[in-house]
Amino acid sequence: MSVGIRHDDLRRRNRAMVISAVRRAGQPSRTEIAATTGLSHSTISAISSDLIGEGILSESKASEAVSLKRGRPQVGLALNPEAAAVLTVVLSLNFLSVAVIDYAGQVIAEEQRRLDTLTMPRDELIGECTAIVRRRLEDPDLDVQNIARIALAIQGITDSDARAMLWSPITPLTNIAFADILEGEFGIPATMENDCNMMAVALRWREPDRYRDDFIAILLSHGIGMGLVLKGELFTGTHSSGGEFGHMIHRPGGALCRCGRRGCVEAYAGNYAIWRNAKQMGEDAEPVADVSDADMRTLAARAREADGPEREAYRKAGEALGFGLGSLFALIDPAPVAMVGVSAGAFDLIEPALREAIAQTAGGQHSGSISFDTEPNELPLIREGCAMRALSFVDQEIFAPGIQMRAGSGKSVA
Amino acid sequence: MSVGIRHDDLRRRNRAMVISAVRRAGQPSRTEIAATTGLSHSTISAISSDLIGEGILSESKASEAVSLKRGRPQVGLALNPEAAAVLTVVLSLNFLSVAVIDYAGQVIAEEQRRLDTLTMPRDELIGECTAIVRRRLEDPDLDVQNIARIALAIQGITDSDARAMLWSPITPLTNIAFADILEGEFGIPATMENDCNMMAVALRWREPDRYRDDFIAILLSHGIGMGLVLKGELFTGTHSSGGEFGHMIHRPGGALCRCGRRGCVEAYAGNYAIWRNAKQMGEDAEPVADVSDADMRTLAARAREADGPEREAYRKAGEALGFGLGSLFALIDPAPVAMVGVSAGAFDLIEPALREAIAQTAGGQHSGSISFDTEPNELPLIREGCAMRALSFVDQEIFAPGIQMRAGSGKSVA
DNA sequence: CTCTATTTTTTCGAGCCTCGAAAAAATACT
DNA sequence: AGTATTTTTTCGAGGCTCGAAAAAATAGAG
Repeated sequence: MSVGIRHDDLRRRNRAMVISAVRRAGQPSRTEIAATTGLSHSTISAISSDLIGEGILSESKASEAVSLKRGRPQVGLALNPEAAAVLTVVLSLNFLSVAVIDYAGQVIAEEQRRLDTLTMPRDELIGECTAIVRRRLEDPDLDVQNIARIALAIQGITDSDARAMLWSPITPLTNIAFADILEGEFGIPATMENDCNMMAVALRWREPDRYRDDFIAILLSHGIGMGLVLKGELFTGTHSSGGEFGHMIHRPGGALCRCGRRGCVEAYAGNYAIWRNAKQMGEDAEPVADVSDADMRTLAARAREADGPEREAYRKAGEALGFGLGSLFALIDPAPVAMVGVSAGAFDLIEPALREAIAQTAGGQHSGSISFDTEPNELPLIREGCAMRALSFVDQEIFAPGIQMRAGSGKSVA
Repeated sequence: MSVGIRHDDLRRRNRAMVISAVRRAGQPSRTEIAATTGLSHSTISAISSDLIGEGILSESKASEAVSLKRGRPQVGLALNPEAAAVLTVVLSLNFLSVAVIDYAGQVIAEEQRRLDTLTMPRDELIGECTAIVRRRLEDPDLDVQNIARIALAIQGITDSDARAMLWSPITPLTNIAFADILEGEFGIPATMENDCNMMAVALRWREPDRYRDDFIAILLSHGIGMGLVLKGELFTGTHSSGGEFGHMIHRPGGALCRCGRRGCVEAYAGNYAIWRNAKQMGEDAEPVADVSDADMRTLAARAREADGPEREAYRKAGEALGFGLGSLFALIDPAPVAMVGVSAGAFDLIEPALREAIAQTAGGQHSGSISFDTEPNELPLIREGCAMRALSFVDQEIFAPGIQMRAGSGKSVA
């Protein structure tokens, strides 16, 4: 802790700054980079010259858009797609998908596969994962031998070191150190990420204006998950991967949750809970294992048609989400929310009760100004988040082969 | 954002590192500082020589504890008490207290005063504050003309810039920009802090082993407040000063809270709520304005004596706190908790129900291992926290007169 | 009392890094 | 073709940290 700054760290960090500026801006000129980083032109010139020499950046000759200004035209710097590549693995319920992404962020190969995650034994599940990765790595059509990083995302709880899955709803298995397994198998550094966290990462890259420093991504799926960005950084718990929004308590002693406890938000707002309420099975009914997306859409359609138990089920979901968000907002103050997943497609049914509930909470003071976006399909987001996360790791590994310190914040609270 | 590191920032930061190492360690030798900061001996020698020359540090000639080792003895570096001083102001219900603290952290003057905050008009409240500060500043017994910073703490919500009180239970007044007022009056930089945050800051200095990177300070007083430290940094909300733990929703539509809403944790666990339940006044009864500490202690005594409504009231408080903590732990994972304030003295009555409740939540998985400390007196903690906060500001202002950047973290989520 | 071993602290030159100013490069306008 | 303008590179200056060596300060041994 509290480590000083060495002289050589300086260059490393400023290199990082330049790379990240290029990744963010697309094709910034040296002048633009100097402006955003606050470093001098000479420094940017020196660093980018190094980076180009090392094949990390390249000058984009694309002299399109004939310069309107006079003077020497700016020459854009771009990430060299061939500098490296990363591999993403997304493991979700009964579905496994991998993609290879080049250093500039383009997908250059992918493969998807259905499998029965709920019943699969440990060896087989791990085997499927390593096999699909191996097929991509050994694909003769692709000569990307330089996969620099693997990011694997899974629904459920991962440890705070991003090494292992601790628990997941997609399998009864627990404690699988996927990151270590993949690293051991392929000798490529790997991380194990939480799916909702990756959604949040992706949203930030997709819409940096809307999702900048503070926002919330909530997965409305069979379970309820959350990815939380606070002060520009992904918020993860102290031990595990992060905010188990779905297991905040909505009603003490209330409806039976998939986790075995009672009254969690998820026990009212998860697909199985909506299903259970819509079918009027009672709050003590054992959660069903899975409800297909199609079934959920049918349910939503019926709820829109008539004021029956289906509509009431969505109302209850909205209420639980609203009070949950209200409590969350009491802690972190209101922030933009993105609702993701199949039930986000039914957000019209959820929103009224949600807003009504949130207005009754401390966090709901500005209830009207809280905005919700919806995105029914979580998979592309998760994969995109994984890709960006892996690429950012590469950005840092390439420029900073040494120890990366937590930005010498050092200063203690006070 | 994403600002690069300049060459001269380097020295500034390493100076900061040295100062903070000295503040933390007490009287470390140059060698010890070199070890903890990771900088070379030469660098530490140069920096500390500068700091001594500027009167910020001083060599502690205190050759006490005759060195047992041979070789040149280490010479301890200490903060020079006369380098600066800070002033703390703590404004709580019907009570105003100020203290002057030297650069080494010793209280060198103080003054306290009772006043009727609940009915006082705006001008008068502000006037009392400025007057008491002025008396300390003009005290002829004290020749500390170099007050470098004022930190003012208040119960309630402050803005995220630490400039103004937005709302407080101790007065019906709102939006008082205390920091600006004091700065304008005395020309000394000032900040407006939340009391519970200061408690957390103080706990971290008092018991760094127990309260290090992640912990929670909860104020059990008339209202329920929280100071939260995550990953070594004080957690504050995006807009306001921070976690309104007391206004997380315990029971939707439940007991009437002082804030006007229903079902907040505070509506079950605040002094007025315990009082209301103990007197069996019903959950809709308007919260009383204040319950004296003595009354609360009497209540607790009665609850210990017999199993009546008083005991039940504490049980309900424990339950609300337990479920609230459970939801909080779902978000941030379990962490050590310090219970502060008069009702922390009745924690024996609260704890059983609290633990029972927390065990029913997702965060309570390791319910047994969560530890609670109690500290019945919040005032000294708040003042201490203010002092440390102000001193830390001075540490930074003295060494880094320029722009202080948020430790060039720059790197975006991903 | 002197000498030696040991530990801390300072000194000094080397190597980097960033910066500002000036030069070079590349284009639009006249 | 020449000038104005903007971007990028070059170059020397000034700072900072580091490692090695020197200096300082003490305990223990004889």
